[in-house]
Amino acid sequence: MSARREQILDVAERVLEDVGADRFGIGELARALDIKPPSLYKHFRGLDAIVHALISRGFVRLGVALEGADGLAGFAEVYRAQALVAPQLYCLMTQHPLDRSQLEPGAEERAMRALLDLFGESVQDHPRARAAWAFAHGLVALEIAQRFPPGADPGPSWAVLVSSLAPRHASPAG
Amino acid sequence: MSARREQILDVAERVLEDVGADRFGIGELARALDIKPPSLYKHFRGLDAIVHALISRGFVRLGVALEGADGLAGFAEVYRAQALVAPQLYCLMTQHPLDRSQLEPGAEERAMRALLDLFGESVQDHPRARAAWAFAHGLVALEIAQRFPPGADPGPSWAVLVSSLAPRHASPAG
DNA sequence: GTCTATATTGTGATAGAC
DNA sequence: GTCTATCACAATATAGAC
Repeated sequence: MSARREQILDVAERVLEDVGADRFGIGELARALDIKPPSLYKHFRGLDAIVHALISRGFVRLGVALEGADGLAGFAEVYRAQALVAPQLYCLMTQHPLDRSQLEPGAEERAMRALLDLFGESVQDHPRARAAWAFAHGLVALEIAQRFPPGADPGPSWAVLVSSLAPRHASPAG
Repeated sequence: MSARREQILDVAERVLEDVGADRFGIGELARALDIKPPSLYKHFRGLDAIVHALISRGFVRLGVALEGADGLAGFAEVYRAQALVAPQLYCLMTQHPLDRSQLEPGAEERAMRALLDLFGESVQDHPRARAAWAFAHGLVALEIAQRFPPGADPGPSWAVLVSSLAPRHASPAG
């Protein structure tokens, strides 16, 4: 990937957070880069390609961050922090069905792998990992969508996640 | 509210589910109603008004359903069922910050009240109710966005919600 | 790698006749 | 309550010069 492409994606992510997902587009991005819209097509096939490049970067970044998390409390803290660093990108990553053919190969897998590793991947099915993921996702999603009262601290609800999902008896991993 | 308005909203909800939130618009709705786009402006001020009328109906419907729910398992079952009856509407209701000035007065409150009632509203703050809501929201949101493997049954993850959030000692309500 | 010029399409919305 | 006609934009994208 060329340096210019990376540079464009850096600006694109900032623009995405500034204007929101529905106003994000070729025009807004070109303006922020101080170039004309057609110039972008020399670097990306189109808007979809730019969006999916952003999503891919988001998954890799999340995966790397989760790889450094320790335990359930660490997972909660890292997941929330990562989501809130770039909430609009997080929404792009999670709100719609993914067109995986346009993603960087392995990007989504890296995040999912890190997630499953935190909860023990040896089981055939992953209901507990999925539940923890959904719990965390719900908390950030509602926070980003501003569904908790203006002054309310989401901290206690995250504490509920940690305490309620903590293993109560040492349960065999496999 | 006129009968025609209700009729239009019924069709609008069906169209919304058929074409998705981003393709839903005045044109699509008019086509489904077999009238011309300008005719819609005799019934609603514009697209925003239609969307917010749909959201208001969704909140009332969810509130009514939750009022009939019993216990944590009932909450889980009713919440999921309601969300999946109209997933696109559910996304509209939850994904973006709400412009409450355009909602039917009391609509959102009815759903929130029913939710809090299920978890005991007497406490000053509501971290447990919020946590349960977020958990359920995360599960449906990921299911709607197709983030669980194609054949995977979300049921076990819902069971994790019910069992993990169930009060373990009879905890005083206040 | 950037530009100008243009094509194409789509959108919500208004005025005013019937 | 519906129509025709029209507006006002805004969007992605392409061709081809520099």
